[in-house]
Amino acid sequence: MSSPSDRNSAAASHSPGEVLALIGSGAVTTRADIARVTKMARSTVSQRVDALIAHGLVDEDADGGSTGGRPPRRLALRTREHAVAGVDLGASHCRVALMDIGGTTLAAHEEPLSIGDGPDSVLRHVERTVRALLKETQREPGTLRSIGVGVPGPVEFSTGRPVDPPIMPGWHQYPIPEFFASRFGVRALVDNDVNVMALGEQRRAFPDCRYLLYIKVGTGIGCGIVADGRLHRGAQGCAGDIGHIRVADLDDPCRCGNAGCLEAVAGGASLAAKLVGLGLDAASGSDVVRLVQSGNRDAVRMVREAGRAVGEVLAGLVNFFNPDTVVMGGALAAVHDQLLAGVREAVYRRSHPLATQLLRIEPSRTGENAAAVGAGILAIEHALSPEQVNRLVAG
Amino acid sequence: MSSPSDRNSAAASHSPGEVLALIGSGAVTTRADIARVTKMARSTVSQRVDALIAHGLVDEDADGGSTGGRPPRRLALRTREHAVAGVDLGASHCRVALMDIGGTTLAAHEEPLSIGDGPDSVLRHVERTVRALLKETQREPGTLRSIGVGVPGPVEFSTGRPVDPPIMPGWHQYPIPEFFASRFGVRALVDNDVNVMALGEQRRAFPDCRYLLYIKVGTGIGCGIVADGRLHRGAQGCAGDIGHIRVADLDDPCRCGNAGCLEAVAGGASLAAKLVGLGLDAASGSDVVRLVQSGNRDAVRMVREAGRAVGEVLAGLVNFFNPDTVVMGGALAAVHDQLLAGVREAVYRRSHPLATQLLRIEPSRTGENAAAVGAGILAIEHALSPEQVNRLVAG
DNA sequence: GCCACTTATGCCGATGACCGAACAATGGAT
DNA sequence: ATCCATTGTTCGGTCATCGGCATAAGTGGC
Repeated sequence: MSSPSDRNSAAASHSPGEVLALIGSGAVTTRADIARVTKMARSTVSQRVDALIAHGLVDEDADGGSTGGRPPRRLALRTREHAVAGVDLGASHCRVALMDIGGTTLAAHEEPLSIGDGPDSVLRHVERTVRALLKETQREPGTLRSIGVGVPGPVEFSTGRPVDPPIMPGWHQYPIPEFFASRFGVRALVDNDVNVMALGEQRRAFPDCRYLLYIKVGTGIGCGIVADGRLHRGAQGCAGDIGHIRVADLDDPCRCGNAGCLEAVAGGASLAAKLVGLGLDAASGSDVVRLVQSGNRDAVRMVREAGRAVGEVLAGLVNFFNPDTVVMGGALAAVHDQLLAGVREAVYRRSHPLATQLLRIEPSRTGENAAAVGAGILAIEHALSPEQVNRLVAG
Repeated sequence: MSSPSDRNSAAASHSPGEVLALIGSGAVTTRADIARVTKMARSTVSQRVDALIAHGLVDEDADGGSTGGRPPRRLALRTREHAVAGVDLGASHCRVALMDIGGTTLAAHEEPLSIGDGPDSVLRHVERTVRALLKETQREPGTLRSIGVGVPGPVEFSTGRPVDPPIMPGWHQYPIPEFFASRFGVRALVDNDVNVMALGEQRRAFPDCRYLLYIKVGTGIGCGIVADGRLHRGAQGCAGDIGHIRVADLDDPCRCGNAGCLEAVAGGASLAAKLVGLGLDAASGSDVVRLVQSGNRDAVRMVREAGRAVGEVLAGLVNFFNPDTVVMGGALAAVHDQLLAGVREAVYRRSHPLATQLLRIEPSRTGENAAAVGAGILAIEHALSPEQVNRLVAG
C-alpha cells in the first residue's frame, strides 16, 4: 500500500479540470469510476464532483443500471448550459455550427459569402449567424463558452491573426479574437482551415491514430498535421503548406512562379483548366467532380493522374513524418475512388515498407461540416481544458 | 493575494523531480531562486532540496557572492556521483562518450568496429569500453545511471530493438536494453543515430529552436526531427527516412529499386561512384570530401549539385514541417561551404517565403562526438526525468 | 417478502504537505 | 559599530486528502 498523500509516488491527485476532462471524454461516468481511474479516495472524488456540479459544469443524471449493488449516479457534462460555435470561413462560403460541449452539433448553417468582403463585414455576418443559431436552439447567448474559427490562409495561432493570406484581402493581421471578445465576451481560437479539419477528422473518425495527415485537395492543396494527438503548426504556424512541393517529371507552370508544383499539377483549379483545354466545360473543382461522376474518360484519367501526383509527394511525406493515417478530403474527395487509387499506387511504390506496413490511406469520414465541426472541437477543447476549468472552479 | 494551498489557482507545488530539473538546467542555483521561479514557500523549497541532497542528487557548493544580504548557498547537480554513457554505433565505428549528468563529457573513445560483427560481439566491446572509461575517469561502476545508444538503422524506441535494419545484419529485434540491464543494471535507451544527433544538436547548439531538422549527408542520407523540443519518431519510429524521397528530373537508379532517390543522387556512396566513373579514385564519402578539399573541380561541382538535390527535397520538407532551424551534418558537412550553397539556393527558391523568412540553415556545430553526445543527452534526460527522480526520492 | 450480499456515496476524524511568519545567519553599506 | 538586505531554517496552523465506517439502494436466493 502506498503511503497516503505522497506526491512522489504514483501520485493520485487530479485537479477538478482533469476530472471534468475525464467525464467529458466519456471514459468514466460515475464517481466510483473516477476513483478507480484516478486512484483518488472516493471521498476526494465526491468533493471534486460536488465542486463541478456546484459550478454548473456537470449534471447528475438518473441512476444507471445496477450491477449487483447500489446503482451509480451517472455523471455527464451539463451540455444544456454550455455551447460553442465552430466557424468555417472558405473563399466563397461561410458555415457555422453550434455545438454543445459534449460535441453534439445542435444546429448548423451555411451560405455563400465572399471572404474578400473583408473582416468587418464577414465577421458581423458570423456574429448574426451565431446569434440566430443560439435563438433557434433556444440557448441563452450567455451559454456560449468559446468560438473556433477556420480560415483559408496562414494564421498566427497564438494571436489569432491571419498572416499575409493570399486569398483573404484585407485580413492581414486582423485581430479576429478581439472581434469576438467584444461581441460575445469569449475567447476565439483561429486556425488554418486544413488544421481544424485534421483535428476534427482525428478526434471524430480516428481517435486511436496519433499521427495523422489530412490532405485537402480542393482548388488548392493543403495538409493538416496531427502529431502525438496534437496539431503541429510549425515555427511560423504555416506547416502543412504542401501545395507548392515539386512533383517529379512534371513542369506545369504554377501561379507561385515555379513549375511542377503539386497544386499546378493536381489542384482542382488546374484540373478544371486542363479540361477546358480539352474543350470541356469546367470552371472549378466541383465541375471536375461532376464530369468524373458522369463518367467522362478524360476527367477520370486526369483525376487518377492527379492522385498519382499527390501520392508522389505524399510518399515523401510518409517517409519523413511516418504517420499511421492519411485522410484525403476536400472537394475532390467526392471522387475518392479514382483519387485514392492513384495516391495509394504512388505511396506504396515509393515509401519505405516499414512506414507503409500499418499505414491507412482513407477518404475523409466527416462530411460537409468537417471544418466547422473541427473548429468547434478546437473551441470545446479550449473551454474544457483543465486550466480553464480550474480557473472557473477556483474563481 | 491568492489563497494558500489552492491547487486550482496558480498552483505552486513542484515535485522533487521538477526541482532537480530546474537545478540541472542551470536556470537556478540557489534555494531562493527556486522559490522565486516555482512560487513555492521558501520552507517548502528547503524541504525539497534537503531530500535531493539526502539522496545524493544535489551538492551544496561554497557560498555564492552576496548581493547586499546573506550570501546564498549554491546548489548543483552532484556530478561526481552520477554518470551516463553515450554510445554511437556506426556501420564501421564505435564511439563511446562518458558524461556526467551535468552534460560534461568526461572521456570519449573511438575505434573502428564493424556493426556486422553482430550484437553480441559489438555490445560486449561497448561494455568493455564503458568500463575502461569509468576506470580512466576514476568513477565507480555503480555511478552509471543510464546508457544512450544511437544505431544506424530503424529502432522501435519503446523496446529499444532494431527493426529490419538494412546495414545491421543479425540485429533485427535484438533486445539491446536487456543486454545493458544485465551488465550494468541500468536502463538503456536506443534510438536511430540521426535522432540522437538531432537531439544533441538542438540541446547543445540551438536550445532556443523548437522545430529543428538535422540532415545527415553521409554514405546515405537521413533526417532527425525535433518538434516542440521533443524528438519526433512517428508511428513506427522510422520518421526522418528521407533518403529515398524522389528528386525531380533526376533518374539515378537506387539500390532500393526506384530511380531518382535523394540518396542515389546526393549520397556519399553515390557521389564516390560517380567520381570513379570520371576516372578519379574515390571509394567513399570521405574520399569525396578529400577531393573537394583538394580543389578538384568535378568533385566541387558534384557536391554543389548534391546540395541542390538535398535542397530540392528539403524545400518540400520546410513547407510541410515549417522548422525554424535546419542543421546539415554527416561526413559531407566537412565541405559545408559547397553543400550549403546548393541547399540554400534550392530551399529559398522553392519554399514559401513565410516559412523561410526566419529559417536558419547552418552546418552542424557539434563535432565528431555528435552522436555519442546526443545519445548521452538522451540518457541524461531519462535519468533526470521527474518520474525517475521522484521514484528515487520517494523509494 | 425478507435477508444476505454487492456496489455506490456521504460523513468524519486523522494525517501530513505546504504555507507564512518569525527568527537566525551573514555579509555589505554607512 | 550599527543597520539593512538577503538567504535559509524552524515552527505552529491550515487545508486537502485519506481511510474507515455508516448509509443508501439495488440484486438474488430462500
